[in-house]
Amino acid sequence: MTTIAKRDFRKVSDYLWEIPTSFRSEMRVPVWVYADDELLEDALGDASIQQAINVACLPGLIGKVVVMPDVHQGYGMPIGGVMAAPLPHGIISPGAVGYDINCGVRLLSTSIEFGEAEPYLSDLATSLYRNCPSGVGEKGSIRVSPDEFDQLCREGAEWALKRGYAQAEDLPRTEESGRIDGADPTKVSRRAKDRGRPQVGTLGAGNHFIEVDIVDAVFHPEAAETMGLKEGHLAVQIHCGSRGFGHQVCTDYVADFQSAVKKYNITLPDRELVCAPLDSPEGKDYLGAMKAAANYAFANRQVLVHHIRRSFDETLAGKVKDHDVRQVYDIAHNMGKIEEHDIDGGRVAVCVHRKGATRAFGPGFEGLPPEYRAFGQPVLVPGSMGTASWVLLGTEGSMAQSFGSTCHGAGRVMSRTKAKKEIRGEKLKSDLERDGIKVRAGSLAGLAEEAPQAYKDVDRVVEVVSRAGIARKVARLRPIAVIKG
DNA sequence: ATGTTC
Repeated sequence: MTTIAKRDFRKVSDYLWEIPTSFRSEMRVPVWVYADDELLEDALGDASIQQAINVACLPGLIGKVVVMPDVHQGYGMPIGGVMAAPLPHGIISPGAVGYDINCGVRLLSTSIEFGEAEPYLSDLATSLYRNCPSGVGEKGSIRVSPDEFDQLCREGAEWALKRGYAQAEDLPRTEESGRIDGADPTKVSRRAKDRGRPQVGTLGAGNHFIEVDIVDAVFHPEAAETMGLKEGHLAVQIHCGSRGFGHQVCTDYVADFQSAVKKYNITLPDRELVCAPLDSPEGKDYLGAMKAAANYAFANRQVLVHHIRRSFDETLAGKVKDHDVRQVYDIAHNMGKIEEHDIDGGRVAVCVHRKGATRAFGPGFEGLPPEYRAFGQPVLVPGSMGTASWVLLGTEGSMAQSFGSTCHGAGRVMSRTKAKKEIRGEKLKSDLERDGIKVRAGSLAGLAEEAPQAYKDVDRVVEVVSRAGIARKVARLRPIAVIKG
């Protein structure tokens, strides 16, 4: 295996670096890395660039492989990577979508000023922790029968609306309106369904969280106002995905695809990048199962919104002027999506794999609710625990450069194992509380894994995508309460 | 990320 160094890149700009196909004979498309000098050094500190080069060696891709500034190594493809496979014969790869299918972020706005809510924030944090079950393997309070579960897989957030866990206005402010067509629960294993059914409306563990924030700074007043984001007001973020359900779907298809690789004579640079042609029976089956898991994640985040609204009712009704919680937007950052893009001079239908990358469609995109259409798609970028988060917009630049994609978070610089060894959860918790952030966490070891020191600086990541033109700043959020497994 | 080495 070749070691990669800075000299192997062609510097395109201060924020974009290219590894041309001439770097390695097996490369079929170039790799584009969005980073400044420091973030490029970080990226070279683990296997993520090597993994992106492996991806660029896959058959059935088009254009380039894109790497975001928050990149870190993952299963086969780095987290913070984007690849596009042309229809009908290009490939689909479960590892290039990720184990947490449709992991994503939802942002809620309120008209509650920090000052008026301050006396009740401790109660609110405790109530959120109680109402939103968290932790590995944790089950939820919602009962779903097997038949109803198939319906949930087909309908996503629409299922949640029918069951009374949504307000109608929430749905259009969700990517794909919270329901992806073509989900096929018959392509999902019994085991995945058994794991997923009791977990609807749960938060999970790892880097998943619910966070109460203050809108700290506004950079695009008109867009922020339309989103209901006002400086000094509270907002709420949810970061979670498809729990054991999506994980099992990915596990099942990674195993299944081992034989597909042989059957279709695909040469792999890394076993973890198993894939199948999009138009093969295997590829179509995974697509149907992946969409079911995506709808599960939309439903899951929607039920969490319902639980969050209950907590606001319980702790703030009658105590603040208006305790309504409204949806700003919901994005997916682990997904394969069928889209059309301008690539190599033509309009091409592709399956865009975004793994730890966010769709960032620009102004005029018709899939956006009318009030957002002129601005572009809201992009939600959570920082690491205790640090800022960002609301951005997709741009014409992201459409032209990065298959309509941008970054998804801060990005790890320290492995979970190392963080657990080096950081004491108890001290971290008291540091956060001292800084005015309420912490409700099930596990101190889990807290340590998510310490800010284990992550890159999200402000720097956002600066790169903003200066490179693949996103535009709307607002910065600052945490005041964190709920974790 | 994950019934955290099914």
